[in-house]
Amino acid sequence: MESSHRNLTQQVVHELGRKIMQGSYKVGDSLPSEADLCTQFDISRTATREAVKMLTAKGLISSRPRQGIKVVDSKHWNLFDVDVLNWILLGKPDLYLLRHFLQLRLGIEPEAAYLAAQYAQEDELAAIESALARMKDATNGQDDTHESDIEFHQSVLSASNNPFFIQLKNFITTALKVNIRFTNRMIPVTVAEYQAHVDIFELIKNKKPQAAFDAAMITQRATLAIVNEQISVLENKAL
Amino acid sequence: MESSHRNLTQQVVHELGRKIMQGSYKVGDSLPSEADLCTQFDISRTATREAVKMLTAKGLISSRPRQGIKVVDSKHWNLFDVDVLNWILLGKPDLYLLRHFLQLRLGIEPEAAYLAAQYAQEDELAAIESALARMKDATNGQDDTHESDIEFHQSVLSASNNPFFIQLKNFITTALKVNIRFTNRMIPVTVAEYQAHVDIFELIKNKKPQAAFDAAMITQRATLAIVNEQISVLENKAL
DNA sequence: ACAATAGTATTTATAATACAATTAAAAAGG
DNA sequence: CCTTTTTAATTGTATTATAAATACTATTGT
Repeated sequence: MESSHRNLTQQVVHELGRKIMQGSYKVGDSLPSEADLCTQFDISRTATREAVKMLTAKGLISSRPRQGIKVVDSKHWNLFDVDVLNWILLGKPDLYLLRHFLQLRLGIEPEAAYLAAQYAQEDELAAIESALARMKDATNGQDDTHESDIEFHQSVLSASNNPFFIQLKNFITTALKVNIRFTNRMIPVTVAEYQAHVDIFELIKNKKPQAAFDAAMITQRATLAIVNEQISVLENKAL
Repeated sequence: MESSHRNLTQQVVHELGRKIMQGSYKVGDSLPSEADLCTQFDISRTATREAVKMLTAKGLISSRPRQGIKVVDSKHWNLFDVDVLNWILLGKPDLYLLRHFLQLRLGIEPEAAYLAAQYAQEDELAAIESALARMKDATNGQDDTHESDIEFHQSVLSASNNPFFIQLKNFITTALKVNIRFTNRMIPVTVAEYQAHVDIFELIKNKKPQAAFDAAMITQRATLAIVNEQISVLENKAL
């Protein structure tokens, strides 16, 4: 158990949040009442209620007298909350979820590259370059394959100098982790992948927004096309 | 006071959340201790603590023994939370914030149009068309000018059939409301604006993803260019 | 039989109090 | 001066009591 170092409320938030995002409690379902949660977790009402309030704040549940605690419609879920994203990851992401992640990455990342090319400071460029160096090492098996990839994408978002894009680092990180689940996690970063990232960096560094946008867009449309293909194959098999 | 119909915890959440997002409490600042908040709001510790937990869940504050309650770095704020967005709106949005909103809209909305062209169902197309009808009435002064505009953009996001884009309806809505602050809110929707929306709808309906993407992108890059121009003027004046 | 009303029971909302755990800062010791 | 210990401030947790909200039930009048 790694949960013991967190306080009671946080443990319950994590446990219930995980179950909701995994579908153990479905939309519209009632969770156990406060009293039942107290006995199930063997904690006081104080801790229970605070956990319920935190999950309410993240848009997962509602809690009203006589009605009890219910999972609300998924359109209310704060899907960009770092905890919610981690709970999604703890579930069993399928190809459709991967597609949803890629579709939004396609919206965010090319534009982030565009903005980075316009607004990146020296230190932000250096951060991207440092991630690239780690990626190069990874092609030789000298560094973690996927961590450096995540670092690259995060540093581009940071370089956008836009707080909304920066907040989406959580989202992109989770998206990449889901992606890793569907590729073989042992496969090292290929030289071609590395080169694609270098190209985007060079365009950002040389302040070519539209070209950086296009480069990022082309790479990601290709990735999405592969996933769409895989889904097609899967759906045709099912017939 | 419209706060009286909400429960105590929610009132405190709203009050403190508003103050944090407006900058009354700055990053790194300490909020009053639990005990002080109890006396200030004249409520019990229960209500106070639950409010603190909700704000913690939204990433605005941290709360630790002896250290007290502090506003955490803005990179942790859940900027896509509907409450947080409303608190931003209650602040005094400036041109830079408007630019940040527009920059992300530029990432999201063209891609949403692309997806809508791929995946929209009949009823979702009908919803977009209904919003367009309201916009047309608005050009004649027969319907609310900006509500119908918001409805159009929301219905395109819904038609993307991607839960992440759908969750971003809150963000887009707030972005549009900020935009309205900077245009004259009395100006009706122009025929040209209406026509641009119709064009996008037609491309979605006729399943032309790339064309819908391009149309949305061109419109929004133009809007962003105007804001960039306004900021330039402002910054040159300041010299 | 039906509708309006009133009553009841369930569940969350709020309050008050007590004690435990954490930890920053002060005090003590070398 | 540095290290250790103590202290005190603050949040964490538990318990109990009462209030408020509301879904459900029973009653009443027509």
